[in-house]
Amino acid sequence: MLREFFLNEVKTAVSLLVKDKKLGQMSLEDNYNLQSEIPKNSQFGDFAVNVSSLSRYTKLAPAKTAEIIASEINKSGFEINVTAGFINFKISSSMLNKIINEILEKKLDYAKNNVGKGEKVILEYVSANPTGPFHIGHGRWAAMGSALANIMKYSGYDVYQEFYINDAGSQIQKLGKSLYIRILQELGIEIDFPSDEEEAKNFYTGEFLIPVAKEFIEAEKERAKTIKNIWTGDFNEEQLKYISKYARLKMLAKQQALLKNFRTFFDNFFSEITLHESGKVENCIKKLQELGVLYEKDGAIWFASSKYGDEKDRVIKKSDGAYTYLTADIAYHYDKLQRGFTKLLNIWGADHHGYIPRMRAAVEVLGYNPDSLEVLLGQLVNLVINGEEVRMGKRTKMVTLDDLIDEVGVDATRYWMIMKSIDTTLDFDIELAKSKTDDNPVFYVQYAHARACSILRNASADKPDIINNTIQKGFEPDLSKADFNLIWIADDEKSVETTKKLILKLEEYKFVVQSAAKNKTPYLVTKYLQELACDFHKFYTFSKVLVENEKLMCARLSVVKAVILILKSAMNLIAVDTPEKM
RNA sequence: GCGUCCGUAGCUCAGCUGGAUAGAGCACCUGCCUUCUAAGCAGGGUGUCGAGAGUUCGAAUCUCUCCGGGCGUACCA
Repeated sequence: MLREFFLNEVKTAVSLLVKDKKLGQMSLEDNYNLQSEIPKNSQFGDFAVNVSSLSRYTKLAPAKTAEIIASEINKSGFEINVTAGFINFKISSSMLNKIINEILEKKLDYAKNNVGKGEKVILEYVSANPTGPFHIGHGRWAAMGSALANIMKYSGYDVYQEFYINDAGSQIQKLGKSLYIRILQELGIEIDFPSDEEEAKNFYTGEFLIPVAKEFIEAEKERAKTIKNIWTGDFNEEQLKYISKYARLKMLAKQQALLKNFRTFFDNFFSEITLHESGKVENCIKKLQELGVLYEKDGAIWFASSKYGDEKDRVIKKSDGAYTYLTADIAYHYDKLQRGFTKLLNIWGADHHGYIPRMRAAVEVLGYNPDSLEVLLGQLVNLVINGEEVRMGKRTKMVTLDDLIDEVGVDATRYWMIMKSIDTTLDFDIELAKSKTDDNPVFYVQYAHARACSILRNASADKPDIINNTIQKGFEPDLSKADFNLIWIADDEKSVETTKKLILKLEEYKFVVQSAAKNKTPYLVTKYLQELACDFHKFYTFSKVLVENEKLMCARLSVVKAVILILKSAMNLIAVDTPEKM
């Protein structure tokens, strides 16, 4: 990574100078922190390190400090100039050529790295109730989570993706009853959900269960007949149990199918029911009891979480004998820890943020570092239709993730969901995401890729000896026939400038991937893709690739090939397609 | 009330471990296709960085107060 390289040049120089007491009054004990950056204005250079902050130790003016450090650096392969407190580096064309060679050699693995150091991470996300279709917010977690998992794996984390199925609570009963009613309706019985608003809250009154009821009757003809015959105006316990299970498994299957279609792949779907049946919940409570953090009050059992940073204590076992959602979730996180994961990474909706302190408390009490729990809080998604924000409420018909994907496609949906920082409320503008014009960033990036592919296609048709399109070598330029120096001695200044910028941008991919992985910010990848596509389009405008001079042509073809590889690698990370033709 | 996220160009957002004239996309205007895909490129301007105070040689960035908006504040999940 060139950023790191130049930073190390400076750090090495500083260490040497300090050791010889040549850097003002700075001493070995002084704890300094430097960073390298890409100057906003490229006339300063290609990379820069600002050493102004060292002035507090050197007791010299920033410019003087920079001067001394710069004179200590051994320049090979780059130039240095000093302005104010900045040490600016300008890299040589041979370093640029090396970048292209490295990309063509490592291909999609160019930016693979090991900042994760094999850390065992369990990433839990989406984790919806199997009680209905996904809403668009689930889509955000699915897109973000799957992209993050890809990025982190690429960066050396050992990531295990898990979906916690919330299938044990009272909501399953509610789902079963609702399907029961829908089935009866389909069988021609006069019945409807309660008209009283309060009572209706015990049912899922949405229409999504109507097709499920139809499927049920089709698949379970005999049972349907029985259900109809024994209907007395009350739910039959045995039938309700059966229907509840049917509904639960059906909804889950639908969710799983959708996730797959949305390129979100989990290593495991963890059912809350199994947590109860295996006795893990009981065990966890026993453990908490032994640790002396539980007590009884008002007929309920409480967890003294307020002693561990929570604002108040929480109920573990309700006075009616049932466990709370939290209880099972503590047991679930305990299970994750016992499975050997050292980092529990969760994506939760912002509406769950109050939940973090109590879960941290639980992790701490159970004898683990509370920091092993890391929650990425996702702000919610608003749908914008025709410029109007659509609130998801009782009156408006819910727009499901299915609907959205049907409307705008998987690529655009994923891209838009990942594009913005997770900290900002996302306005998902359907019209914009659907548009096939320049206001749509997905197409801008895909177009760059298709355009680049088109050049290679044309080249291999005309010059098969320079660029090869056999199965083993997919549009691979023959590097031995390229002369990269021709790129840099072209008379066209714009061509040289935009090519250089493009290659530096390709190299930046390494830094972007690592930042996105470390900071858990997949949107950096989409931002980068935008910039890379832009730099490629500029290169395309100012540098004709298919020129007479075959050595120059081959050099430029290599640049194009490198762009395709990096675009593809980055798009793979966020799981968005890169069509070769558009 | 308390907790939390957000408030930067007309719109959507980057930048926030303090540092070189505050950036990008869209929208708007003007040019550029007999030449590798015009879903493209070139040029054009815009900011009391929500307000105020503080820390600092230096603040969009850190601290405090206030204002505005989202979310939460259950023996629901």
